[in-house]
Amino acid sequence: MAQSSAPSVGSVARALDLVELIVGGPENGMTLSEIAKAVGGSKSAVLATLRTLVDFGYLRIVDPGPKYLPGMMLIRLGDLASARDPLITIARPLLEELSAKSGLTIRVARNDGGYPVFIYRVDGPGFVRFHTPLGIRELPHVSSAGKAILAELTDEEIESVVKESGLISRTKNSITKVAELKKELEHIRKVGFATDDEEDAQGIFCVGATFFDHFGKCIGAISATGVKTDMTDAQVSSLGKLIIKYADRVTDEIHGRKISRRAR
Amino acid sequence: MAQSSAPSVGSVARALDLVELIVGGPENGMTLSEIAKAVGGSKSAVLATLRTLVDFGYLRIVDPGPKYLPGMMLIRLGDLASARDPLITIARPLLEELSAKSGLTIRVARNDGGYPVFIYRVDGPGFVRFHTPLGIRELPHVSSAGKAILAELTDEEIESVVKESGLISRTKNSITKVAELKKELEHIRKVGFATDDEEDAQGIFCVGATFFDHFGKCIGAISATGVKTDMTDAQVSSLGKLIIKYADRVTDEIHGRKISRRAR
DNA sequence: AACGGTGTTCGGCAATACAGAACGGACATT
DNA sequence: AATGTCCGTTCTGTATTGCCGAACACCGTT
Repeated sequence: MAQSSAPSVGSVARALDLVELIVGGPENGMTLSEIAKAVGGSKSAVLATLRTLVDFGYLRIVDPGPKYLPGMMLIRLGDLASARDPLITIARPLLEELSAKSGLTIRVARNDGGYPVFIYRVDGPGFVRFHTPLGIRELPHVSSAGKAILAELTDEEIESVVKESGLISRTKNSITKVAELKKELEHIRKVGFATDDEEDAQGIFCVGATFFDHFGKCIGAISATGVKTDMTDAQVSSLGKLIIKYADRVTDEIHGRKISRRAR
Repeated sequence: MAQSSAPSVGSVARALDLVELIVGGPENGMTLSEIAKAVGGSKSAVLATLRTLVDFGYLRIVDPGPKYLPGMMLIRLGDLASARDPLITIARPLLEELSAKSGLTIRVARNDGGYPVFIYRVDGPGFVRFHTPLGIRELPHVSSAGKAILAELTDEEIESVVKESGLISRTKNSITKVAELKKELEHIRKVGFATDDEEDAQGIFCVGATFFDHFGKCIGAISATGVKTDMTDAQVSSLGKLIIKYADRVTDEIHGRKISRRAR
């Protein structure tokens, strides 16, 4: 999947492929044969790797079958990584406050080379549960957090990201033309927050705003997500003010706590 | 760390040791030399493994240094594993409802061979943030969830678990004698819920109750955690009724949704 | 009862993951 | 400014070890 220029360990890569396969696999687990066939390896080699992963809790076995399922160590590592992340630690109480105040789902994303990577989420009380994945690069041009981050980049960086990710159309509102995107980013710079008006999913509306480290570099964005029908122009405007206010509070906290700059 | 009887893959085990080391390591990351020294391997071999883990997002590098930190894939995998876990999916709305109603921190644990393994948590609105890890076996005798689970085991199973885990004293209230524990478990069976009266940590009070799969087997427990000073006898009693009610609702949902039985 | 499908075990070969030394750069010290 | 020490990185050889394929054992079905 991932590619680097330098020496790496093949058996580890194969093992991690297995984890991803099973985590993304069927709800009720996968059998050894299915897994071996999926990765194109021998059953004996795959079995040894699976055993190692089970020993470490990355996978677990359910009988009868036996079938392999995601293990509880994954939950543990995710929880620990979240608890240790200074940005999440800073943002969490603010997100919870904002979610309680607005009744919306609030998320925080890192700026990962121009792409938004959501790392924490506080669900609103609504019945609608969005399946918003964490910890992975999202399309930058169809989310409010992504567009807010894009608006902080230079023109060269924007073009580079857009060329790489492509202006994929997710709904009929998605921005698919570079010129249109640039105009939108200009507007975002003016008002200070970005919107997502059903550009990623039908019926979903978001607003987002960026925050900055002590070098002044944009290191991420927060966003609020709700259903489109709830949104009048006046509400968008006041929600925009609110999201800017909380993004600024994140910035303030970062400056107060001297958060470390992100890696490249 | 973990041990099995069968063939396993050494380089994968070493790689996963690295992940645990770094996740449990210092806040600002570890350098290659530190890591190599900690695991007792050569720098070149450790470097190759680290590169692989970075490629897959399990670790990330921050400059300058370079230092290695937990990567965002860990958050992603934890989130996915949670989202896929049928027990978490069932329990989550109930936990949130109970947390909102009681103002307490609510957790759900699996019964993992007699040990409680907390897999999801809904923090209460209080200022006190408990560092309650997820995804790992906890001491059974010092938590309400653990004691509630123990109370569902046979005498042989109880003795086996207690012999293995040991009746370690965490506070002056911790139960350290087997006879006392059995008496307590008898009481729990009678009233239907378990308490933790500052047995794990000073000033912390919990109540917990179990739920069951469609074989009638106890597969876990939920618990509510608060500060001791808030707890009058009357409140403990009404909280006990409440936790039983919600645990029963979890059981009902499990039966309705035909959850799969746990391994073993 | 025999077959297709499992998961598991066992040798043998070759790939490959490891160790160690040598390089090059950054920083601190003198 | 020069030197020394630490770091990360690269390289090459060696032997470890992880892989394959076949054979075995086990259910369920036909």
